Amino acid sequence: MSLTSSEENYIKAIFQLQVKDGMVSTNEVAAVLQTSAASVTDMLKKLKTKKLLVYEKYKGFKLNGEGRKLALMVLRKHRLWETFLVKILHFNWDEVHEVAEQLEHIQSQQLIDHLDDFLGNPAFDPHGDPIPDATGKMPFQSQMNLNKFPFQINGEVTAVGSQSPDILSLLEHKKITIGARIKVLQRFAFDNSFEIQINNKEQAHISAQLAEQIYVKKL
Amino acid sequence: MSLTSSEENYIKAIFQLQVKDGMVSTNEVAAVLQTSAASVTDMLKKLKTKKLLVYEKYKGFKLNGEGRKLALMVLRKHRLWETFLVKILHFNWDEVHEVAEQLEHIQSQQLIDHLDDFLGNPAFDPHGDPIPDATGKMPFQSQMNLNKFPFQINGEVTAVGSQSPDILSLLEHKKITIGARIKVLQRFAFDNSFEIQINNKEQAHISAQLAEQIYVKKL
DNA sequence: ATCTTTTTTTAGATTTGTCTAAAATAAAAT
DNA sequence: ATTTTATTTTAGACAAATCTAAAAAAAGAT
Repeated sequence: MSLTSSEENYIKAIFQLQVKDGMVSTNEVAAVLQTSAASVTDMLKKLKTKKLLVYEKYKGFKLNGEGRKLALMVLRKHRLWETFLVKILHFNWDEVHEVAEQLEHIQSQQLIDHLDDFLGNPAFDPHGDPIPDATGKMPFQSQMNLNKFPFQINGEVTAVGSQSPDILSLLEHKKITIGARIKVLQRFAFDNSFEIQINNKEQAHISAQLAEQIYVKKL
Repeated sequence: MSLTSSEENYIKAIFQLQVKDGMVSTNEVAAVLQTSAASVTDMLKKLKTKKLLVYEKYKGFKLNGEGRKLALMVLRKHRLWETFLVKILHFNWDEVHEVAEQLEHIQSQQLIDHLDDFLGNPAFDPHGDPIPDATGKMPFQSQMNLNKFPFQINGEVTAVGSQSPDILSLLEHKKITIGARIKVLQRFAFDNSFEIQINNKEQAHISAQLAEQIYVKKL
């Protein structure tokens, strides 16, 4: 089964939405892919005839086994390329997304296998997201959202929920990087914002909205 | 000026044809790109409105300065990726073409710059073809493989690819030494073997395998 | 110089992925 | 339960890149 770039983009988006929501809606996908709802419907019909998702008109949809497997392969390619760009070509981690979006559509199993080996079969990408292996298996990570992280416990930043440059530049400004030490000092009930300490030095004030994008694991 | 993948393919093909022929014909391009003459005409109109080539109906065409510059950038990308695939990912040199055809269309100046640096700014790709630098300048190729050496041109043997005693004794037998004068008289398509003349005297028959080990420069 | 063949271009159709506007359906509100 | 609002789908159009078949132009042959 081979996919066009566009099909790969849709499948990846649907996969990431259904991990959270279970069932996915047309508008959600349109929002993620910055396209119209009508275009999404068109693609859904196409993916249904390719037997990659379960879909009934007006009822929502989700990928089936084959669709999920293909989505994981797209995710694998994307994250391996991001790792390559940051680790090998010394891109900053907030510069890689757009390029990886292009590279992930290169069609060559051999290329991905060799790249994976060259990089040392990494389990996580530079944003801390898990990289599926060649069989589609995701490495487990005991990470949780910063909003749910307990007080006064040492944690390590493992991932960032969004790749948007706006968020990444804000995190950089606050010196919050993958691997940084983090401790929640105080929570303000008024707006669910936090005061946190980073790397046992700097303190920073984090809005609930930003905290939602930060994933942490206990140390 | 940004180009679609298709435009890049046409420009690259035209460039490589015009290096040899000067003026290029519709059918030549169609043959190289495995497409119809009608499609080539369509694209020519498009590239003309983009001011990348000189073209008059039924009169042939060739790239102008801007077109050549862009073609060189495509060639640069292609050859850098081939170098990466062979040197870093350990592809065999005959496996890289198809993948490099895809990779060459990735749009990111930064990516190419970083890749170039990572590879150590190579001057030649694994096939021995020159890699244009960031300004479009081609390194002068003083030596080339005997397999690529033109007919009936005087050359001088500059290097031998392998130091294996088997090869060296065969070369000695045929009186092929570093510094020897050489001229390709005939090529046999059946097995890509050659008839050559050495030092304006002896003639010898050279297998493709042996020719691959011999490097020559024009005189 | 005229006829024949080859090359090139045009005309019109097709595919993929997209769009807008309108219609159909579902969800929410009164 | 009916009306209003939101979501989703359909219908029809468009742009890019391609195709085939036919027409136009150039090149080659007699």
